Parts: sequence; structure tokens; C-alpha cells
Amino acid sequence: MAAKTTSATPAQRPLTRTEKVHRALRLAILEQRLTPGARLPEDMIGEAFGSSRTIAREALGRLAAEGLVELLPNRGAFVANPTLEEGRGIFAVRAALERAMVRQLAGRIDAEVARTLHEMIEEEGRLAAKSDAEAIRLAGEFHLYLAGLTGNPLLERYLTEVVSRCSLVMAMYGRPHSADCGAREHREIVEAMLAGDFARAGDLMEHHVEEVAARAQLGARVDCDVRAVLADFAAQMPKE
Amino acid sequence: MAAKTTSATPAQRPLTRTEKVHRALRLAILEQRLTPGARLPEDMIGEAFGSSRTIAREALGRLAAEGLVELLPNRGAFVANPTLEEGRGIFAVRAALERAMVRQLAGRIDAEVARTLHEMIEEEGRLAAKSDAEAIRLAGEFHLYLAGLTGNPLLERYLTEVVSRCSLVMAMYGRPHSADCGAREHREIVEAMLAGDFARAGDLMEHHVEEVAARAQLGARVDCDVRAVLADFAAQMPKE
DNA sequence: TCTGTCAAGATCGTATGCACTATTGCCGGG
DNA sequence: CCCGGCAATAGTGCATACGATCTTGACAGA
Repeated sequence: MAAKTTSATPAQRPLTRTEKVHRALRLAILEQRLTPGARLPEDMIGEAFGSSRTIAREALGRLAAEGLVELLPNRGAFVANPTLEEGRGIFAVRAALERAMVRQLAGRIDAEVARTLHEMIEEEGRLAAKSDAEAIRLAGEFHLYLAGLTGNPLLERYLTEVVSRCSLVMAMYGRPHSADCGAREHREIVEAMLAGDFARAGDLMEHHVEEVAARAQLGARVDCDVRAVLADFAAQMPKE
Repeated sequence: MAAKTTSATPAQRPLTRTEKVHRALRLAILEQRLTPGARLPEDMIGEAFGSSRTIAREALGRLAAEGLVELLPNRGAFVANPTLEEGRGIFAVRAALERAMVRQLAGRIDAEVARTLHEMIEEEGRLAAKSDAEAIRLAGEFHLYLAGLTGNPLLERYLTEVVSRCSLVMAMYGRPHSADCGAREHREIVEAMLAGDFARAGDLMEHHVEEVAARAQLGARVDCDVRAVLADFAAQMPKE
């Protein structure tokens, strides 16, 4: 009952243009090719992809729903530029969701899935030292695979979203090589799940996510909320 | 730090048409005036609201992102028709999020907010016996108010979504008067939060949500997965 | 020099039209 | 009577056009 993988190649319909643009932009943002705060005019996007504004607009709308771009009415779209505070909030939500996920999964992992999990963990270890972007992506994959196992579409959707946004936050505020998820921690979690110890598995995962957040954000650079900065400087100014 | 209410009337810009239609449809779905599974052609919606398909299309897109409508490529939009299984999944996610929410809030509720909370709980008790739709809406309000207190935009967004969808699920599968949230349980949760007992508050809330789900879904009517039903009937048919 | 006004440009909000896809009912052949 | 193909229809996918709104830079007045 917990062995169904998430994608069984569902029809492979030829992808609407909107979706193509959506995916492309999503990737560009997650790989930091489009840096946080960057302006994304509909015209420019349409032109870049050889489509009309209609497409660009719809893609931007979806990205906004995922929290990867911010959509200001009559102003335009910008790559999401989460504050450190928001970043912490995102990690908090992620921790809550992942705890519930592994609790639900504990004791329902069959042998084949267990093998896949162990393989993924090994792969992580191997690639941890390579490119930073790759490491971030790979780390997310383990978590998303687990999400797929739950068979809970909403949980899966939310996790996809928060994992994406966590990647973004880590890329923004994280120290260079802080993205790796720690193969040892993953292993422990899988152990607990296999043992059917849902309480322990949940606690481990919750702690794991919090730990990743803590590791990454040690080197947090001050975020550029212009208003706040100005307020600070205004307060420091010589009076009168 | 936890006393900021969620909406400080942020500019009140005159609401784009898309948003108006979006809200209207949302309400119609949550009040069950548009029943699950109902077809929602863009033309019809545009005509109904005196707008063009563009508006209808965008509103439907947003509703799809919230999970209130299902969008089938080249087929059209339908009011979401969650299976009982999906309903349980939604409640599971909700339980996880609400647990995290009250844990975070515990010990950070000031006197004024506490009074507001107690007022809301009383109001619930008063209105529980009245209209069913009202009861569902009111029950959600308590939870959403708490979400606003966290100051975590993502948590707030997700909770808004799951509360909506839970309402839908309860309306579909719940017994007539099962929607009330139980003022006593709410009171206990607030007590625990005021006492700063975050572990107890979290557990109470998690249990509370699960309890609501259990109460509501006792009378669960079989969900209409056409394929499955047909398979059943096909198997029961006289052979040859 | 500073400030308020205004016009030009950029960009979004919305409407409309055409092309394409999926569904449905019809019809002829078995 | 049943089945497969075909045409009509409904409805979406996408492009384009126009009006509305916001931003920006220039300019005149204090």
C-alpha cells in the first residue's frame, strides 16, 4: 500500500506551451540563473520563448502560486526574494510536513523501496562534493521521493513547493557548501521507518530539517529590505 | 511579537476583476452552490460575470492552484470532487500544520489576543446550532485567526487552503451537524497555549483535527470513482 | 537648489478572434 | 443488433489589440 511510485508516466501528453515556459522559468529560478528580485516583464518572457504574453502571464501566475515569483498588481513580476524571516517560516512548515510524512510512512516501506532509498542516499554521498546546485537538487530528491510514497497528493504538492523554496532560500542565505542533507541523518531516518518506529522517525526528520536550516543559515547575510534598512539609518542619523 | 493581526487593511486597492470572479467562485464552491464535479466552462463563467473568458480562465487557474477546481487539459474545469481518500489526506496535512502552528504560538499569546480568542470560542458555541454552512465557516475562522498570529505567510496560505478544502470535504462526506469544532476542545488548546505548554498544545490540536475528521467522516458516503464502481458492477454481472 | 507637476514610456489588465483538440451523435457495414 | 468511422459541436490554447495604470525623467516655479 506504500509501494506505489509517484509517476507511472501518466499519458505523456505533449505539454502545453504554458507548461514548458513554466518549467523553464522554474528551473532558471531554482538554479539561480534568475537571481532573486529580478524583474520579469511579460513581454520579455514571451519574446524569449517565442510566445505571446498570454503564455508568459499564465506561467508567471503559476509560479506566483508556488511562491517562486512575486506578482505586484500593475507593477509586474519579480523573482521571489524571501527575507530571512520568511525563509525560517518556510523551513518551519517543511519540518512540520516532513515529520507527518515519515510518521505516516513508518512501517510501510517494503524491501524494494528500502533498497531504492539506500541507493539514493549513497548517490548523495558520492555527489555531495561536486557542484553546489546539483547537491541542492539531489538533496531535495530524497525528500520528494518519500513524499511520493505517501500517496497523498496534497502532501506531495506542498512538499514539492517547500523543497523548491527551501532551495532558493539556502542558495540566498546559505554558506557555500551547506546544502548537503547529511547522508547519515537520512540513513537514521530510513532505519527508524523500517523499524516501524513512527515517533522516532518523525522526531528525527523534524530535527533533521531544523538542523539543515540551522547549518545553512549560520552565515546568513542581512537581507535587503529597503524600508527596514532605511529605518535603521534614519534612526542612526544625528538628531535634528 | 505574536500580537500582530493578519490584515491591517493593506492599501485596499480596488480589486481586479479577476480577483472578484475568483472570490465569487470560491464562495460558491465552499457554500456548495456549485456542487463537486460540476462543469465550469470558461464561456459560461465569463458570461455570468459580464467579463471575458480571459478573466474566467485566470480565476479558474487560481482556484485550481488552491485545489478547489480540477483543470483537465483541453477538457475544461470542474469543481473539485475529492475522493474520501484524498479527503483524509487533506485532513492529515491540516493536522500536521496546525500542530506546528500552536506549538509555535504557545507562550506568545498576549492578554488582548487571548480575550479575542475566548470571544470567538463563545461565538462558536452560540452559532453552532444554526445554519450548517455558517457553522463550517465559523469553525474555520478560529483556526485561520491563529494562523494569522504566527506571522508566517506560508503557513497562513497553506492553512487557508486546507481549511477551505476540509470544509468542502466535510460538506461532501460529513454527517449533517458534524462540522462544529467543539468549543471545549478549542478552549483546552487556548489554555495550553496560554500556559506556554507547547507540547501539550500541539498534541491537543493534532488530536482535535483528527477528531473532527473522524466525527465528520463516520457517515462517509461511498465516493463516486466511476471507474471503480463500474469495475464492481461489471464483476457482479451475470457471466456470459 | 529643492519641490511639485506633467508628459512620455513601460508594462499590465482585459477583450476578442482564430485554430486546434476532444467529445458526441449519426450512419453505414457487418 | 452491434461496431467502427466520420462529421458536427463544444470548449479550450494561444495570439493580438487596446485601454488603464504605474514609473520615470524633465521642467517650471519657489
